[in-house]
Amino acid sequence: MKKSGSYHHGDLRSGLVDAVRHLVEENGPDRFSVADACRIAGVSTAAPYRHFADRDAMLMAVAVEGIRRQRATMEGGLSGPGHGPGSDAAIVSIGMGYVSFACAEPGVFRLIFGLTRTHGDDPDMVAEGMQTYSVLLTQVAHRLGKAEIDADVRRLSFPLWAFVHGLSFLLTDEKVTALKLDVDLPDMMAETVRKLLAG
Amino acid sequence: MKKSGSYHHGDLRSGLVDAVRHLVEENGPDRFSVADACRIAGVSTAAPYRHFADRDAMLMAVAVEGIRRQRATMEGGLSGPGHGPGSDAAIVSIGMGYVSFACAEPGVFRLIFGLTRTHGDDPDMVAEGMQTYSVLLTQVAHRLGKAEIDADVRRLSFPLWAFVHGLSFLLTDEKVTALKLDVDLPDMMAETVRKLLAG
DNA sequence: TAACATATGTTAGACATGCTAACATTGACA
DNA sequence: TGTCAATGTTAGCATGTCTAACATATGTTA
Repeated sequence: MKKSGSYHHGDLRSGLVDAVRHLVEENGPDRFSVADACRIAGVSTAAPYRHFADRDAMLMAVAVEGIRRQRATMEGGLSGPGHGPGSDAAIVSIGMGYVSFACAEPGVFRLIFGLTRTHGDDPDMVAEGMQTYSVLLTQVAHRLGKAEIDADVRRLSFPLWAFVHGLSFLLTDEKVTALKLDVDLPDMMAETVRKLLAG
Repeated sequence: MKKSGSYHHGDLRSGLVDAVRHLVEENGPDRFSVADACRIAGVSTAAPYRHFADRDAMLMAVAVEGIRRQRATMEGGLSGPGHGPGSDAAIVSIGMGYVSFACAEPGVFRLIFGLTRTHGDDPDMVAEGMQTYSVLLTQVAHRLGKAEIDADVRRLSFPLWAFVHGLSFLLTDEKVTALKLDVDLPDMMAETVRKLLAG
């Protein structure tokens, strides 16, 4: 990896990605500066431009890598016992994974979903988003006994996504947590998913 | 208001707030620069600091004013016919107001809820957030026949908030709208609220 | 192994931005 | 009318993004 004292870094790209992720978590996705990342990685402020087009590209790299990690977290609970395809437990565990990621890495979560620009026109980002949503869509399709993801599947899935998405923002929002809402997360998740899947 | 050609602006503070709101909507809450706002308002880049402590304070002013406008939008539908206190229709209309505001002013919505910093420690912001949430809490209390907002009211309300909150983000997220999810918003809102309020 | 090409780093600098200090202008009021 | 507080301006510092020109390492080929 890092070759101390040598002119070349060894693996600056991934060193920078680590630094950016750390900074985004530390200071928030706004407030990120390339110069900070350079200080952490121990290189000059011009070095990143050999690996990234610009500041936005650095953030985008962390966002894409983050959305993949979120998907992994969501899929992580699917293998447990009692989590048959399309079961309540399976769908609840996907939701818990989604929210857990947001709570574990609120900075990265907000980098992915909180800001406005830069993402909509990036095909990688759109594709990753779709693939993550598909984890839920697939389970809901199973539940409905459908071989394909059709309009019924989508109609049932979208409110579930909206719910866990909003929950993730609320639980990681300083001015909301300041209200001391004290929710029992697993309970509320299970209850809400059950209601939304009903009828 | 503006006294053209004169040394003093007349009402620079509100002129700047307008400029900031416009820019936040145009470029997103990140990407906002004080210098841009000054160009729009037609003053030097030092002028704002007579009215705001710093850049964050300018954004905060727009955020606070925005959250009030969102609350007004939520309350706007409550007076309609068939919207008795605690009725499904009343609660649906609150939700529609919440989401409508986000769709009408996505930049401001993300300024309020999308970024990380600056809000949690501001008592104004926390108070405004609570007051907005109370619009929902009050209706739900009516529905449950409770005189006070107790744990039951909160348990039922929070998932509703999470749902409309997440919905607002998804509907204003470029990489999500790129997926062409085509949802019938009023239908889905009514259906989901009905499910979440059920037994 | 020597010579070259490519990848990857550095320094210097152009330009934008946030913010402060010192100064200028205006309006309000004694 | 003279003074003061409010509110604007210009000048300038510190920092940040990004580019251009140069330096060094790495790998390939004769």
